[in-house]
Amino acid sequence: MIHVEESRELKQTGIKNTKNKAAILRTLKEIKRPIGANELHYTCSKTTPMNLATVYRTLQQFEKGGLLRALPGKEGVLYEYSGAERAEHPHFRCERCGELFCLDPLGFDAALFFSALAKHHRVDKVGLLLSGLCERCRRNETISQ
Amino acid sequence: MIHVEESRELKQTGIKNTKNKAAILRTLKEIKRPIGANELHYTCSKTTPMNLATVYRTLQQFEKGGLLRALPGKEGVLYEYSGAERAEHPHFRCERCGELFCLDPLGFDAALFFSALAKHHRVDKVGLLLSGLCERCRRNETISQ
DNA sequence: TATACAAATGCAATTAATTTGCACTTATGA
DNA sequence: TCATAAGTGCAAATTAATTGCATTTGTATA
Repeated sequence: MIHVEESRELKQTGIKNTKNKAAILRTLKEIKRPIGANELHYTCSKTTPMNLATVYRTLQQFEKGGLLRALPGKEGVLYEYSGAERAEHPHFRCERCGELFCLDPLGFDAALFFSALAKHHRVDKVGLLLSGLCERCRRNETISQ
Repeated sequence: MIHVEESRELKQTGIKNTKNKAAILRTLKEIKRPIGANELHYTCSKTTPMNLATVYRTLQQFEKGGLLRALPGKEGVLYEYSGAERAEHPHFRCERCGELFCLDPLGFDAALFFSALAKHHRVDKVGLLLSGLCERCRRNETISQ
């Protein structure tokens, strides 16, 4: 499998273009949700066998280069693609089924709100994780009662 | 050292009242910021020597009992007291000095805002971590330029 | 196209955080 | 006071993540 688009993106970021890195980047982009290092390794390796250490090293490099964001959570760190196309956005975790949803990016009003909240600190980044019952689990719960 | 107040709180929560647990609870309450398991163990053990495994087991129990909240972050999990007196609140992390600040609890307007953000999911909890440059580091940066 | 060199990789070993098994101790309620 | 369930210390086990090192690969340049 050839990853033309990913190769270009790597070069632009100043990261050496290798089969492994292109595969990791491609997987991160295809899977449209945050994913853990293990699952990422498992998924990539189906088409491009590689070592787990390589995955970790690449994730670090990608994060430094701004290609991905790391989201620490109770079940470990999840990674999501953050290239030009995908703006930073909040997430929603369902306490019932465990699924993690990406929400719409925050707007300017939110930025103002958070800046006020932080008083005299300067806010550069917003990490927002809502949790509760997702739409599907909510429906199931209503039915089963 | 006797922890009368903490003993009462433990009993109310249905947790067996022991010297170790009272000391852990007291430390969590005295330190007015989220703290890691290691630092907690170190601090508690000054007055009440105990095993690190005990600290971890107690933290789990406290969290289940609602006495504390666990905050996963890039540098590991931090724990903060969450008894009746202390409402859930957002935090601010300074990227420069690493300090973690507790911010004021969110109001009703924020609740509405987040509910709308989550579309049809039902929001029960809000995890909000702002980051940037804290007030002090901001001043230092201005001076040194 | 050949080549030199820095970066990437696999593999094994290491580190650090957290959990667990087990024997012994302690708190609590009858 | 006694019985018993829960708590504790200690050591070992687990797990996620990192690192050292020998080898391979990508890329810029001759």
